[in-house]
This record gives sequence, C-alpha cells and structure tokens, in this order.
Amino acid sequence: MNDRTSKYHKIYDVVRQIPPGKVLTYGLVAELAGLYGRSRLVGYALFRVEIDSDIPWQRVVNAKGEISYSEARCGGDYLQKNLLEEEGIEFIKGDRIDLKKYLWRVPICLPE
DNA sequence: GTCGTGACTCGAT
DNA sequence: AATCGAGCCACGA
Repeated sequence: MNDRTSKYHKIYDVVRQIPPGKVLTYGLVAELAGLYGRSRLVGYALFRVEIDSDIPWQRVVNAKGEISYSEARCGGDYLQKNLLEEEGIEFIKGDRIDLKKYLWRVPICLPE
C-alpha cells in the first residue's frame, strides 16, 4: 500500500465509523485522519468513493452544515439525503443541518 | 515536468 | 449574512 493510499484509507476508516444520525465535517474528518488542514483531500477522497461502497460518504458535510454532493452523480444523491432524514437529521432551509445538534462527537482519542 | 481545477476551510471585509 | 482571497494536496491534460 502506498503512502497516498494509506492516507485515503485513514479517511475512509474515519468516515466508516460515523454512527447513524450523526455527521462530520470535512475538516474534522481530515483532522481525525491526521490530515489537519487538508480538508480538500477529504473531499477528493470521498468523491472517488463509489456508491456501492460501505462508506457513508453522504454523512460528511462541509463546515456550513450543507451537504456537498455532486449533481452530476446518479440520482442516488437525494436518496442519501432522504436517508439522513430517516436517521433523525433535520434539514434547515432545505439543504442545511444543525451541526450543533448532529455533529458527531468523537468518543475516543485516535492516534495521530 | 508544469498548470488548472476541485465534494473544503478560515479569516478579513 | 455573504463574498473574497489565500492555503492545502491530488489528479488529469
């Protein structure tokens, strides 16, 4: 496994641990993955994730609490949004969510 | 090898 | 609250 791949693996690993009904911001995922400040990489890594993966990429939102999904993707996008609503996440003004309420609070200290 | 672009974030205006 | 610019790194042309 290359260094680059290992970074992505960390990102995927963090995202996979997000419990239902909770969300994480790109910056936070980056920090947990040991990539503080590299929030853009997280977005890139998740962008390359396939729909059939076991990674709940849709549970990762930007710092504003908005979902950052690609409209160019399949219709599965808004389907995932619906999924988040079923998990108990309330959307404000259509696309925003209350980070204060649904932001995942990491229960453990991850290694750097 | 360089260059432009992007599922981002932050601070200043 | 909204917008702008700078910083960050990977990838394709």
